Amino acid sequence: MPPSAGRVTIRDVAAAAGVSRGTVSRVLNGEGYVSDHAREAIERAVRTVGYVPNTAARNLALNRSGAVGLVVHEPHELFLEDPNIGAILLGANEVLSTADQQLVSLVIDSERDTERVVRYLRGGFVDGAVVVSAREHDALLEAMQRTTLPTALVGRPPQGVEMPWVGIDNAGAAAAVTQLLVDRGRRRVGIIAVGLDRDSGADRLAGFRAALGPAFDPGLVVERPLYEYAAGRDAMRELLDRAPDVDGVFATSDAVAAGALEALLAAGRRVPEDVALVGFDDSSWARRCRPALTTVRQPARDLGAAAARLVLDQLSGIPAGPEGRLLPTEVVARDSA
Amino acid sequence: MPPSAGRVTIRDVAAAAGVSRGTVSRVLNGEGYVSDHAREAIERAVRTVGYVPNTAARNLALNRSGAVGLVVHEPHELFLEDPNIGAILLGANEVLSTADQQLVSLVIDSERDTERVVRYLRGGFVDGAVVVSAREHDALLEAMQRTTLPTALVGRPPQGVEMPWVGIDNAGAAAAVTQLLVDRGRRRVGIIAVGLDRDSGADRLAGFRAALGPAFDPGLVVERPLYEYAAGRDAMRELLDRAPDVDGVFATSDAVAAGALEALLAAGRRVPEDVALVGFDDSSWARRCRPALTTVRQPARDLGAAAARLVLDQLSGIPAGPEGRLLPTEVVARDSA
DNA sequence: GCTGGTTCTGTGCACGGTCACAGGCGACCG
DNA sequence: CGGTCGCCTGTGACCGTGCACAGAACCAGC
Repeated sequence: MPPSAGRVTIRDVAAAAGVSRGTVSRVLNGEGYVSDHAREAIERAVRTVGYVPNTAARNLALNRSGAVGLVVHEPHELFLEDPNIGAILLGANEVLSTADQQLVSLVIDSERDTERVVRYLRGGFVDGAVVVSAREHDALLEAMQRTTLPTALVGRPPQGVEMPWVGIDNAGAAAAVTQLLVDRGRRRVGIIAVGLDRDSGADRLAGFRAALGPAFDPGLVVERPLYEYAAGRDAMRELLDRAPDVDGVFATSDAVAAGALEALLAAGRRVPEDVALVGFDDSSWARRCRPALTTVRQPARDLGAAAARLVLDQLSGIPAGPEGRLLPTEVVARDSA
Repeated sequence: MPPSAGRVTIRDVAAAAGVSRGTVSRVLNGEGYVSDHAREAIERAVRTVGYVPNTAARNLALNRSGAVGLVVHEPHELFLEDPNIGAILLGANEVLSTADQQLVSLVIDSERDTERVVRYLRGGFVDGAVVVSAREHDALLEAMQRTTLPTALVGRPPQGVEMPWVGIDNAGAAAAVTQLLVDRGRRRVGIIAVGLDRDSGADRLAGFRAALGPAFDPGLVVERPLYEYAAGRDAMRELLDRAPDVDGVFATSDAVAAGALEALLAAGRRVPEDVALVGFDDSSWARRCRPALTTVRQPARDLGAAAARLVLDQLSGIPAGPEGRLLPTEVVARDSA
């Protein structure tokens, strides 16, 4: 019984103002015919008795909640490090805020979390949901698909899942930044590919491969599950072992690129003279590194905003098709390539 | 009407199982006497009709919500950069998760947000709240104080606000790390003090001052509102201008210290030989810098967990006094001092 | 004064659950 | 065989709100 024991209800307001519940309800929702006299009395009564509407009851009556969930499916470490997620959250918050919808963000950190989050989402707590960083065979998405809850994804959904989404052209952006390495005259170009269990990781590898064409060498591909600094460092060491003549590297996230940079410098390679290095994300890592990283900027904030709009559209009856929308990316040329 | 139009209710389950609502309710809540026959029929019916409990209705009847809010009051840029907030969130999520409570995090980014968040918190959506990074004269806290909602703060509350809280001994930790500079033989020790509008910032400055005692020189204090990389860089330039003979610097956050480091190196100072530098937080900045930063580790994750426990205690009827609890910090000696 | 329209207000029901209470039913006992 | 007790089940009230409907009050027109 968290709210105060004797909760103030619309009845108390009605009694204090000397009117009926219905009239109070009309005033609170600003509709229908209400006399000025009654309106003023009610507004005064609301203040004096300290009335706060009970949203649970309101939800029940209206069958809505006034809230939209943002589900982040990401292990601890990455949630902390990944700047994109924060930006997505803020972009979504901005849009929902103007629609007077409350953003509630839910972190999935284990299987038990998934189940509880699904229960939460389907339990009438939210009117819609934005799902970030879903991956292949995602239990959450499978559960969401069996719901009519208006949902939007950030990132391309896995095969077989049909939901509205916004994302970036990961393959195209990866190809563009790979092409930059080629244009700089690099002939032995490797990749540190991370997060292959989701669309972004897989697409970046595909774009890299497409850009190199026949010059693509599977021996220069190093895979890692997580996009972390340490993973980048270790992967770069492995790549140098395997192919000491490597002269260009695409690390598919800035944190990974920063780790790779450390390994390169430690191995006595000059960057970009001996090895040109590019990252992805344009996070604070990129500006912080010495040399500063050439990378790809993705409009994370806009992605969050667009996804939120997709949800709001569905709420106002505009159906959203399963076709996705791609936001533009931009290659940011700095010093590392 | 986000959930599907013809929502499956407990009545449908009762009809399908050939029993009454009351019996279904008893089975779902696992209490009272129910025959095995009825239980099995109901469990089967739940699956076949696809029943999901409506939490809004449940809340209304029980006057609870099964959720706890985490309110983060932080401008955009810092929310993205600050590793502590993410760790607090995860610590809280861990504890609440075991109590089967849903953590919902709410970001306050503008005054309009404050109002909506207060409405949300008081509207029966949550059973309790954890508030992070409140500051002096916080409209949110003032509103929360007039509520009986079980609340816990991360960080010492401002003057006049009485709420249970957990935090760290900012003054003591700042004094310890300042003392380390003194022990290294530094005589002209400056500080880049940020976030003075909240307890952490003000206390760190006070601890610094106390540690130096008579050696404290107000001319070596540079203040900045936000704890950002750029702020640290600019502040360090200012400090070097003002006092070229400075030989030790306490930057009250790692991000600020990293910025200060750039400015020092750019000015041709060797670190730590010419100027010893210490930070605060032990964030990824600290390990990433060259030289790696000497800093203070604060148990952000434990802070989140402890605050969540304070809320859960109150929910189970254990009153929490306004006295705070301090978690230990640790000076991490690396290369910068 | 009756009729009809407009403006305003009160009441009952619905939303989807929980819970207290009443009572049925069988077994056991005196 | 009647009473008591334990197990099980159904029913009605209630949580706090929104909404539809009925009807009251007022005014104007004939």
